Amino acid sequence: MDAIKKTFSDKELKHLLKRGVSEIIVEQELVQLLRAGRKLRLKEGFDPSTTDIHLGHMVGLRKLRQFQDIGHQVVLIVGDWTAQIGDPSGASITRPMLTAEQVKANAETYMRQFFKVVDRSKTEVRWQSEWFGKFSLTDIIRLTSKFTVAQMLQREDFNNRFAANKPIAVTELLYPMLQAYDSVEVQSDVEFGGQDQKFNFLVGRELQTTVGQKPQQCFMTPLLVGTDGVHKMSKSLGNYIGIDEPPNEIYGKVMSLADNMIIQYFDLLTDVQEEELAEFSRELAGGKINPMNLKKRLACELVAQLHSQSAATQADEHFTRVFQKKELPDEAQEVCVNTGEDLRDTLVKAGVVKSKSEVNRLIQQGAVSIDGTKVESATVDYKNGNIIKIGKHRFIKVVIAK
RNA sequence: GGAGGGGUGCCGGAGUGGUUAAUCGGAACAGUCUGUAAAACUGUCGCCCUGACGGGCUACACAGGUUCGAACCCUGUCCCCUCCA
Repeated sequence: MDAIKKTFSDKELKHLLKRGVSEIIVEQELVQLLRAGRKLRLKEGFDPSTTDIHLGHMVGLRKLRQFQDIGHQVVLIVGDWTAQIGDPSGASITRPMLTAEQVKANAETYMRQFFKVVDRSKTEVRWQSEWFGKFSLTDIIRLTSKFTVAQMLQREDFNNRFAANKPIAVTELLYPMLQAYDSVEVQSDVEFGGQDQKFNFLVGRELQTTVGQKPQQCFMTPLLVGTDGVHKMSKSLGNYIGIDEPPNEIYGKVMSLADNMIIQYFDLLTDVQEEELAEFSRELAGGKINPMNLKKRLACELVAQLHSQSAATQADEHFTRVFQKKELPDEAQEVCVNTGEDLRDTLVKAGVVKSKSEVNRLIQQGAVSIDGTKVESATVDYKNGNIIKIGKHRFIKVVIAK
């Protein structure tokens, strides 16, 4: 058993409870719990209807990790029942029922990514079906009888929809109650999640109180703005950086962030110290530093966290070489060609371009080159080892078929 | 049970018989510029043939119909939404 840290300096507490945190209910109680030195059960749930974890989720996962590092226990809930209802914040209310196999596969994919940040050895994984699988109508009536419609309508999302005459499925009302019941079942001390989870967390507190448990603390992290710089990061908006993406991809996406988002990302996703962050802000504001350099630093930090230090170094070199010096990358996807083959066929076959029409357009736009020479037509003379470049960052290496 | 509104390209959303492959916005892609795969500016953005000009094909929920001609009119089917009870 690892020792549980129970004494904290002001600075440590501030780092743990302020940095990357939007709200804690009740903060003072949480501080007391931490100082008590008991191993806390930190609950985090997810729906296996989605599989992709992105940087937006990482904000919270990093907090979980920090708590683990001082000795606490994460309880990961696989929401195999709530997944069938659909999170009420989603636009669509009807979701296809997932098969048991799909749920299992999704959960595994999710967890593989989850444990890139969170310590697996200090995590207990629980499936909702362990308890909801046995639920009877009696249990459901007992659970739902503890709440009123008015209570449920306090939730902003429900309230808005109700006021706007938009539909609210009855099953959606069930969602917060089921999530709350999870807290009872696993005896959660603190529930972690995004700020949008506030209502559900509070329902958990209430239910725990009514059954005689000590109510959980609610630990909420801010929503990260996506790569578009406007909306919250989400898969459906396509403005995300996935936790599972390859190093060069993560690095590149960070480089394409708008400059004014740099500080926020450092703040929420890295361990760069407050003092240094403040200096970054000053330098940026005063035009003393090229934002590009800060972004490179950020990109390295993130790749190192999600892959490794060496992957970060490589991605950094790759970026410098390919985008700044416009040289060729050291590795490229290979494609087998027959001599005299039409360039359009090659690229479509390689899967880098969707259609021949698109290749035509790219050629017209001067986007395609072979070994540095711009291609004017689709008729080319391949040599083994030719590097075809499409746009700025797609490269194909030619291998002549025998 | 009754009344009404709607289903258009990756997304949002125009268009209500003929120059509509379909206005516009976003996304995406490309080019220019740049110390950034930032910003800004310009262009492209169904598929296929063509170096290009140009041509062909397929598309506006689905299935039929009217018409010289339909995303637009009619009929049926499926789906979504709102109001009244």
